[in-house]
Amino acid sequence: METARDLFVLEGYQHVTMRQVAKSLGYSHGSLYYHFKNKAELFYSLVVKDFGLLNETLDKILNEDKDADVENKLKRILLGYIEFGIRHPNHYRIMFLIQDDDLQNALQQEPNLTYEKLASALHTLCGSKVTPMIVWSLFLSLHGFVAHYCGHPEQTYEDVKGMAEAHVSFLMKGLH
Amino acid sequence: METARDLFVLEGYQHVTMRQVAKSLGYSHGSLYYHFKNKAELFYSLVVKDFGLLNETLDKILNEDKDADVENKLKRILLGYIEFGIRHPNHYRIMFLIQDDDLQNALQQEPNLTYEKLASALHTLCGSKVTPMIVWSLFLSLHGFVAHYCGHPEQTYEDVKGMAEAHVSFLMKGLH
DNA sequence: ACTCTATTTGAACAACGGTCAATTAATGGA
DNA sequence: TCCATTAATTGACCGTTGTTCAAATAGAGT
Repeated sequence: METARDLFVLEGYQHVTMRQVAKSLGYSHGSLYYHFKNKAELFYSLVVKDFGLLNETLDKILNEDKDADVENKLKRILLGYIEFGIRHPNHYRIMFLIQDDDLQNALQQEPNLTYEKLASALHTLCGSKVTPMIVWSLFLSLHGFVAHYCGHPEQTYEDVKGMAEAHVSFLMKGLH
Repeated sequence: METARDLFVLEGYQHVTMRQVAKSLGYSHGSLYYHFKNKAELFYSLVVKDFGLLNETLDKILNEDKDADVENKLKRILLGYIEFGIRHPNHYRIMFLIQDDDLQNALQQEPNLTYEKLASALHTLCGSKVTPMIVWSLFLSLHGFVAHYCGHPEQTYEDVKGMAEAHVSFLMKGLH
């Protein structure tokens, strides 16, 4: 899985072949199918594991500085989501963007869980001031930012950080 | 191209094979390569052509009722973008979502032109009240909505119309 | 009829994901 | 140590894909 991840992070789901992974390991490509049902399941298991980092990040922000400025925390939550997506474009693509039947079957409801995590964070921070509809809009707007820059992975998070902050500021204006 | 479009609208870029298109036409698959450099170029030319509909829609909204309520027009522009994307998910995917080297080469700057169209419409309506950064955020937020529902094409525009209106309302709150 | 170009054909290629019978390695008990 | 059972690996094989290309055919103009 580590070998697969290295290739995957570098080249993306579509470009990495099972034969490549096997060759990097010094194994035959047939052996991979003894451990994983298919290509989708191999990379899916990677992505789910690594998405734990996003959950951790969101939790960390929520739990530190219990009485800190809510606005600031909210901003960091939203920016945290964007940063994770842009720093792991191939992971994000598998989770939310790639259209593939095997992948859809493997993913099941993992994307939903990620959304629920973000939604509950927003609810914790803002209480009932934000309706479910607004949370959904907020998520889709963050998603749009990440989805776009996932298609331009030559731009690092540092490159787009300013834009991300402006985007988040824009979105937060819709919360009042 | 019409034959290709019918298949393409129904099944999407990845699922339509050159052999399928040729068979539907009663031709051999090799002949397609006399007219189009590759698969990407064939479907790209389709999509660019059909995207003209979006431009027309935006122009139509801009030009009718010269003195109508700006807020209302703006709302219809943003909704128009969403509606086009959701009614033509496969077109939208090719233009903005699919990751494919041949496709990227074929697309060149067509996606940019679509964005410019929307941006200039917003600028015409709102003047200098909206900064380029806000226009960009607005676009990315619309994009997020469309991108998400492009992954769930079983939902028609009618199904998500209410959500789209709520999303647009949310975004417009960020303009004041 | 002949020539030149436009078009079509289908075999061939390389690469892919995936399958599977055969083989080899590892394990644990007698 | 031997053996039986399981775990793991192999590589040939399949069907499908996008793409190429020499050869065949069709069409148009002279």
